[in-house]
Amino acid sequence: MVGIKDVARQAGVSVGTVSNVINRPDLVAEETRTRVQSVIARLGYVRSESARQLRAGASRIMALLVLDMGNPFFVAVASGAERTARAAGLGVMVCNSAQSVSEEREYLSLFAEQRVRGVLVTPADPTGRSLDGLRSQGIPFVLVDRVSADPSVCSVSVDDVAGGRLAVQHLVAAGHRAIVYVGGPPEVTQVHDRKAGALAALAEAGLPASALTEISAERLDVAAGRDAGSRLLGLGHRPTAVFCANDLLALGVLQAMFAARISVPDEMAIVGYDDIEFAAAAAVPLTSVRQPAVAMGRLAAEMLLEETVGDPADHRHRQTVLQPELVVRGSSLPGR
Amino acid sequence: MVGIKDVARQAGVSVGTVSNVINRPDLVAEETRTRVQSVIARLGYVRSESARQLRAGASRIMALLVLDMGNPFFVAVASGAERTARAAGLGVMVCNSAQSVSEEREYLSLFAEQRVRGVLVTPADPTGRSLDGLRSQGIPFVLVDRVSADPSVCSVSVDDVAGGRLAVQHLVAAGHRAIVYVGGPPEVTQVHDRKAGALAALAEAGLPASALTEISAERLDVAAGRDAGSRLLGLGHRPTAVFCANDLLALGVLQAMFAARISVPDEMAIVGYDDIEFAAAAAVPLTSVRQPAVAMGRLAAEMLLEETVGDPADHRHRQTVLQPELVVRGSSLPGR
DNA sequence: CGACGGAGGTGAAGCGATTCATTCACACCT
DNA sequence: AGGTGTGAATGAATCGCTTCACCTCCGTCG
Repeated sequence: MVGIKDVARQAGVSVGTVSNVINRPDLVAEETRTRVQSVIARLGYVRSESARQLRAGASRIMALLVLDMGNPFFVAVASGAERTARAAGLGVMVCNSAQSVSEEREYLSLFAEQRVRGVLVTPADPTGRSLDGLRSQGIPFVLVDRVSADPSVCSVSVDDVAGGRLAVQHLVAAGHRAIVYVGGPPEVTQVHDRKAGALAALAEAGLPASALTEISAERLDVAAGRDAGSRLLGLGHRPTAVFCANDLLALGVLQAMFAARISVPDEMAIVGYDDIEFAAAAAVPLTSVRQPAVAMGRLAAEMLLEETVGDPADHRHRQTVLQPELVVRGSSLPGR
Repeated sequence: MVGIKDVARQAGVSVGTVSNVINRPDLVAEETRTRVQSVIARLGYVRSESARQLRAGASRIMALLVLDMGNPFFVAVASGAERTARAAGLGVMVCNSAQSVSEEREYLSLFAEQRVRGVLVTPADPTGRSLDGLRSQGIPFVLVDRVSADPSVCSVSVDDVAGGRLAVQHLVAAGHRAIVYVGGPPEVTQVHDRKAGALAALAEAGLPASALTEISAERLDVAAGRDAGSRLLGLGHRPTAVFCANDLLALGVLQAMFAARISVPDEMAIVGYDDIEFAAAAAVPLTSVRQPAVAMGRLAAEMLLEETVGDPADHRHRQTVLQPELVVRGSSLPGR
């Protein structure tokens, strides 16, 4: 494997000069520079990041740890973060905790060993204890799609209460009075907040909280949604509308309705959450609460870059909360 | 930042001993070992991968470069590869070339600088020239979902000709005689091979090649499929069946049919390719050619591990070709 | 009693880059 | 002529770890 010394020898200069050619080319005389560069090309020299990093103390990689790569929402977050990081010259390592606290721990300690420049993370561990390792190593991190109680922790999230409210306001305005909320594991903040928003919307409309029934799905994926859909049909008093904690669940519910030959939206309106690409692509296009996923990834990465690249002194920790937006489509528009 | 020397000092041993405690604990006396371990815990020491790696010469990371993270097919490949690599103690860096040759180049040179242990890649560059960098650095790689003409290049792929044949055999058996193939950019091997399979099926059934019309989509995503769907409806002689080069296109076509109030499958049968999760979840569940995506990721990672971890001498380069499988669902089953 | 061996530890050499104080050559000024 | 300033290049120190040759005890055996 060819190293900087080989290049120096071949070019008849010192290693310091080769390093300068690579990192501060303006310090090197034109003639020497081109000579060295041609030797680099000829030998196919590739500098070793590990050596560089050892001296520098920190790597040029930003880590992104998401809850579920099977959810296109997180894929969108990742793409926003990635574009931003790469524009700043950092590589991105995308990892998937699959909602498992132990996977999360493993990844975070891997990141610490790698001395990554910073971490974007949607924590699986509700206690937030997993992040202590990063803290004690002095590795900056930004929470994505989650707010911390601690004001010294940066975060970018979307107002889930507002989102839940938007969804149910829409259903109430369309005349629905018996609505089901398909939620998930209650320790997931999002699931909780979206329901709170739904209840708030009912209250504001002067409707009783009993107008909303909750069905809790095992996980937040399509299969669980299908299951919730059939449970929903078994309810004594069949509702006329469903609001789902995410689009994967909503797609599952939609499929269950189709299997039971229940017309959507005429007999059952459905509203999802996230507005993933497949929501619009469903054969009954799904009304959904759009989260600015790409923007969230971008903002989080920008925040991290600010803390990590710029002068840490002039970085103010902050919590950014974005607003969701209702996208109305066929699944909640009767009479079309 | 606390280093191995701090630990050594605090524990009253030499750095060599601390290193042994971490890497070969059986060489250290019980008492010393526990003492060192407790100091490590107390100081919150985290070893530096870059230093370790600098000595070792290679990192403990496997890279995976896919064509499109927005396609759940690749997400599945990634999850298979990841599980395998992590079981072997390697971290995985998943990156997305987004079909761009220049992005691909950038990532590959990033990998080379990182001295990653190996690379799994679905190349975007049809010339295969992008991989020369890895070759000259001696970084092993395995092609995923692609076969190389060069027998010294490992690969894991699925027989796309067989897949195309399965799809069209199925449609022909159901009586379809006017079939549209929705393909994509012709330089994509998969698109080409699947069509070749389709034509082979027609020939075997004694039907003329003219029974298959091709519509070429700009890209391989849902929006392009929607577009292809409406173009399809504008054809003079309307076909009775569509075979799409992937499920994203098929979902788009399905949506176009729905918008035009054309019944699927009665007026138009649809067959997709990949069998992504959203295929089964579509309101008209999609018949699709299933690719063993997770297995492909797993096999590719195993192949790479064999070359990279074991003795390279007893590694035989090989090309594994898996067989696809037809999954019949509602979108091609009339009379239900 | 001295040689031997094994267990437990030590400490210095290196991995491949970056960086910085230093040296060198040369032109310019007084 | 001597001093000075400048642009260019040098080479040694350093980052944090692993590894390996070597050292020290101490019990055992011939």
